[in-house]
Amino acid sequence: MELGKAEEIAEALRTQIIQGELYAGTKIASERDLSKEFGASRMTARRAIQILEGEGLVTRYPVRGTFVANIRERSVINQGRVAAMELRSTGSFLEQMERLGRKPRVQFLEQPGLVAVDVDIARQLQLQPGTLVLKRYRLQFANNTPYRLIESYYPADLFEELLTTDIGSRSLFAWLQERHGLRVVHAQEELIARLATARERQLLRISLNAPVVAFNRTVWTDTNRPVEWAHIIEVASLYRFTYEYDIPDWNQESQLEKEAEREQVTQPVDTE
Amino acid sequence: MELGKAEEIAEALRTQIIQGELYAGTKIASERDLSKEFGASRMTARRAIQILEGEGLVTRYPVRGTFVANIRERSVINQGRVAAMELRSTGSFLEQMERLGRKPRVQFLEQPGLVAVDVDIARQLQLQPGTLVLKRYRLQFANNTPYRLIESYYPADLFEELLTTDIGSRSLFAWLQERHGLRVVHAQEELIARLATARERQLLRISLNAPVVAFNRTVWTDTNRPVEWAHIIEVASLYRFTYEYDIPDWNQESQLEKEAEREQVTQPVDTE
DNA sequence: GAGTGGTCTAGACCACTAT
DNA sequence: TAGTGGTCTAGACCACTCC
Repeated sequence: MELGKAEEIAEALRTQIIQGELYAGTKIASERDLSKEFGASRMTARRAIQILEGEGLVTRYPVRGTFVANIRERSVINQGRVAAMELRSTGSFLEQMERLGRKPRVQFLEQPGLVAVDVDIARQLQLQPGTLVLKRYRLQFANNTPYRLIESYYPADLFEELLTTDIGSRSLFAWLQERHGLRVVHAQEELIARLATARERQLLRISLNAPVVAFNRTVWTDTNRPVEWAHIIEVASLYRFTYEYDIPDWNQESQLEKEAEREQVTQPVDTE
Repeated sequence: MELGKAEEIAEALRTQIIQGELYAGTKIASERDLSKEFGASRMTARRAIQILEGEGLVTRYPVRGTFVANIRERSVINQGRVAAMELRSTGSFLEQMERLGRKPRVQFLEQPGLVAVDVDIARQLQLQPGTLVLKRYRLQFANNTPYRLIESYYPADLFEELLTTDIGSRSLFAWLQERHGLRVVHAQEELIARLATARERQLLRISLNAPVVAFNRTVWTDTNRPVEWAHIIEVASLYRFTYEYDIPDWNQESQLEKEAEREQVTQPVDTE
């Protein structure tokens, strides 16, 4: 363990939270108690909690204490269909970077190989838990600066032979169509902004206070079969997302800005 | 000034950066030098720099120092058209929250009124700098928790009479169509994830390490005139963006995943 | 050797609230 | 009054790089 004391405390709490021992709404130990328990100074215990806060796992309230956050309670923005977002840019990472005059590079963090899926990913790919899938775990750079961390999974029955076959520079999905006649037609994505975890900070070479944008993506074929599940971490400070869209007829949808905002007019919080 | 010493140091540097006295790439004073200059401890100077880092204004490198970031250099993700994103959810903030069983509330931080636009917003709205615009500055809550901070501007020649007219619960844009025959049809948005500024933290009641999602939005009418420019700040931990989309034909675009990734396979950074 | 950011310590005072 | 998080101090040692 070479992650430092704050990270150690954070990891202990993180494990409890993820495993459900500390469930949503639970009050966790105070900074002073944690510092005693782990033999650290209060500032270090404090940093540990701040790390978890940045990851969205806990919420702190002065006077009241620190509480485990309810991750499922995040509001879901935009349930609609959009034309293309992360996937489009994913596909053109090379081109995008070259267009910007930056040298892209990819580093595999693990040799691509078959692994047994855990429960979560199995559900996303509609497989039985334990089924073999092809896992790719890689880091993309531009001008030797880490940009994105990508962990992706593909059903082994379709993609297994990629371990022994070189498809050259062809697209994985183009290959899928040629080899198996399956065309990739649909994707769903989830986007969350948070601070990076220790591992992500290490790999992306960013510091404690650097936010990341985390994507979860599932890709389907025309036969309605999920063929990719990916978890993508991008360094937030390196990205700006821009997009445009046409607006449906507001006379029908008519809800925009109708928020009964004349309700109150109050002075701003006094700041100076 | 009641913002604390770290914030004071951060503000001094922030001003220099925004005004261009410290331009992109410049190395700023070290933590130790700043602490001397401002009569603070090193930890306080350090926190000041961390604040700026989280906002994306500077980048820190161990050994080398801290440098002013090039904001314009963020990669632009997805230049394409999408169907609806923030605007759709904006429009239904009330409904969305009610659907989730939360009580929405809106607080105006300023009385809506006419102001002279600065250069930036003038450009967005295609107006002469100094032209009058209607400004609305408000904070949206759900269950008394601050969710979003919205600062929006509208050309005064179209919207001025809203100051003396009550449009009830109707949409601003529905009113625009009825009153002026202008239909809102198009929008462009920019999305950035970063840590909150001191003011945003105060208003949104979040702490130092809490990331936000910042949107800039411009809305156009069918006559191709910009009628709204808005700056929206959302508490990142309260949001999850989900969307789906159909994928264009990869045989034609064929760049997806073609990233020549077999280039290298390296061991991950050793972590334990 | 000097200077950088990264981490940590062992205190301190504050505003606030629940008891 | 006791306990919470928020802020601050004045040190310390570390790994690392540049000179």
